[in-house]
Amino acid sequence: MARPRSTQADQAILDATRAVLVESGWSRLTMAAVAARAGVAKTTLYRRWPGKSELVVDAVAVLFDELELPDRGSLAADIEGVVLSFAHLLGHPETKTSLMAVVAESTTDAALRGRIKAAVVDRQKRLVVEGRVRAQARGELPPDADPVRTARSVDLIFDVIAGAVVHRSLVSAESVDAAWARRFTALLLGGLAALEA
Amino acid sequence: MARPRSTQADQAILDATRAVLVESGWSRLTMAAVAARAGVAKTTLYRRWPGKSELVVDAVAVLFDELELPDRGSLAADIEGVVLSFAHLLGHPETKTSLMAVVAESTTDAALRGRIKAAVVDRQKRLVVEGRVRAQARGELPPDADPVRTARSVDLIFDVIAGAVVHRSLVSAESVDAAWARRFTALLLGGLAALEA
Amino acid sequence: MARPRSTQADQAILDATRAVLVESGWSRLTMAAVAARAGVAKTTLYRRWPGKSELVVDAVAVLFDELELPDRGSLAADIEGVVLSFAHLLGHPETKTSLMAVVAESTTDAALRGRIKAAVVDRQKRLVVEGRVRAQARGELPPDADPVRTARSVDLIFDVIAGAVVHRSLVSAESVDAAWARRFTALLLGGLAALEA
Amino acid sequence: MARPRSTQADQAILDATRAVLVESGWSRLTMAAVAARAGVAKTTLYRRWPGKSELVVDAVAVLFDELELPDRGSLAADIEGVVLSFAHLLGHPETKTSLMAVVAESTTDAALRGRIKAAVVDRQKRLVVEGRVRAQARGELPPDADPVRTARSVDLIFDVIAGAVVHRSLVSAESVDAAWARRFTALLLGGLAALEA
DNA sequence: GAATAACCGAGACGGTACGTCCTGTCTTTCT
DNA sequence: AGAAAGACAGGACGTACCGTCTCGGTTATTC
Repeated sequence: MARPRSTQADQAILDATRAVLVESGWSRLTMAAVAARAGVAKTTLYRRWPGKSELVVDAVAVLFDELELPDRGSLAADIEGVVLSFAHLLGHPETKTSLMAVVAESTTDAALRGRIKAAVVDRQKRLVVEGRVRAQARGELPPDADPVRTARSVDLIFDVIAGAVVHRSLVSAESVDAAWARRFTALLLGGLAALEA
Repeated sequence: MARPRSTQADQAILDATRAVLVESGWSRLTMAAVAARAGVAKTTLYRRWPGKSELVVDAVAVLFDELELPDRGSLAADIEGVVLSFAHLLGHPETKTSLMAVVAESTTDAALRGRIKAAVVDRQKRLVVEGRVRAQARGELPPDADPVRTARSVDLIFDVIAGAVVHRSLVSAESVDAAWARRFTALLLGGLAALEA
Repeated sequence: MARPRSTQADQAILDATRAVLVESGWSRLTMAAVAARAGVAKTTLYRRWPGKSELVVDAVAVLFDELELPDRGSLAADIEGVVLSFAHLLGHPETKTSLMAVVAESTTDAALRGRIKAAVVDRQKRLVVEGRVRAQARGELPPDADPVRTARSVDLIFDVIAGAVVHRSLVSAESVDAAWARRFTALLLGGLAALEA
Repeated sequence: MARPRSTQADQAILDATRAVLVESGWSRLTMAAVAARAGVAKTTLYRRWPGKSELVVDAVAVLFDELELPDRGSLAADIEGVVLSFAHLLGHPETKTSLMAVVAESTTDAALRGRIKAAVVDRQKRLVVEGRVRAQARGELPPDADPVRTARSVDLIFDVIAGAVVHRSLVSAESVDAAWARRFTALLLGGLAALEA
């Protein structure tokens, strides 16, 4: 019966959030600035998102969708490729700062934790699944046996890849270059073989 | 000639920082609260640390020193042990919140990045080195050949272990239990074997 | 052709306005609250009144109609009576708050000023006129000579009575009791005598 | 032991308040605007005054100090003079709007009521006292007998004068000119005579 | 054993962002 | 066409911290 929420506004806000993020970074990103940029009142922001963190999660989540897994001919090449893509994505200030900031906030906010899991983690596991299927088609990995076991593997591999890349580039503060990607891939492939045995 | 800074104050401040962290978490930790708790003026804090992040890095760094690597008889057992110890440490709210918060800050602050590397990362690599030495003594791993190669391995392994644990518990928001530790260790051991080959 | 405006709604809105005024006072009275209380949309309010002040003037004006001037036997008793009645009316929070609030608004809004004059001031001058006629009948005051002179007197007396009561109770913040009413009446009667001379 | 509050800031704030009041009027006066104008942080305002109303009372109170009672030779002339001076003061938008606005607020705020009484009402009663003393010196009024009686008279006369002027100019919305002042004075003088009898 | 400088506690200061609230307009749907 | 519902732009509110500063008072060195 009442006026429905403007979907235009939703999009404008998310776009504005990313724009402000690039220009000012997480810490200088203000709800007021986002609102102004989107040509929207602050009220409208708060009607849709509880706060800065939730807004940024949703705004940033789509950036991870640009990650793709083109067929590079072998599982090793595919892994190296995704590692470098991910590292490149984490090189952008708005991505790395936002990601870490919201993860930090999520340590004291279960709802935010859930939102991150849904918008980022679960969505990007597709990459692991895709690589796995392709490797099975090539015969590099045995076909799935137990679906539970498979899900566990996917989770484990996802955490190992994403965790190692994030940790090296953001915590250890070292660059993720081709050489590191090769060594990491060697380790992971060895591990996968052991896991399947 | 002049009066030296009180070392008592330093300790009181670090203790107060940890206390406030436990009670209020990172986001509700204020310099004023730390000062009040320590019975110290805000000026005194700022005379010693540039800001909240640096103070917290120093206050939290020592918590990681409680991580130890008792000899559990095999490399596999040692890895599982340290994974679970680390996960347990990350279970404490003040540890996980502070760690992620300072890492988040460090993405836009090189000095802070260096401080984290020195106070946390480099200090805890001792665990990897120790485990490696012990495994070599047991004959589970070949002795060091090239020191450069060894350093690279230590870094890689450290990032893989720490990264996977942090990612699973804080980003993926899943518990790091004995079963996961076992699967992860299997993967890592397989990888190590491949790496040495 | 078109649907006529509901007169029921008008009454419900004015009633709701008074109810909210009593409960919340002028400053916490919101158009939304009045609308909700009246079971009416905000649009409907704005279709009938330009804003909060005008609505409140209309809602409150009728309260002053309860002032009456029963014949107490002498001019002095009549004046004391109306002073105390008026003071009693100003004792109600919704009356005093609303009256002063709309007067305050009217200092920067000529239309509102006119509305107050019409709805409250001119309407209540009847009390002065009535008391005057009665006193003339009793022989306490000489009959009207010049109608212009009479009108001026009525205006003057109205401002003196209303002004003194409002000022004492709302600005000086002292109670208007029987003793004060007696002293004020003595002063006014003396003044009236001088005026007629 | 700590840094004392800046008296410069106090003065700058009160000056800024009056300036903003003249330019924008009560309703468009914001704390932020006052702060900016005074070159002061909003915090500093709130450290000294609980809110807009209290600040404005203090800022406006001094304006009433410009009212004076030069000896015009007779009690009648003195009263006419002060009536016209007061009316002139109430002609300034910032004075009338502010006065009425804070009085309106004070109807639901006892602390504010007290502040107005102290800063405006009690301070300006000096005018009545002064006029009375002078009239007694001239022999127009009998000397004080009972101090309680005198205080009551002063209060009553103050409310009658101030009330009538305020009511005529702000509620009845008619101009207070020389002719009205003359008629009002005649009434008041007659009343005073009756009061003393 | 004074002199003297840097220390200390307290807390006021200029700023900035927050999230809430209310206003008056507008859109949508129902009657 | 009028009304209920409520989303919208705009803008002020009062609060909370930040990091700097100004105080008066207190040590330890140095002369």
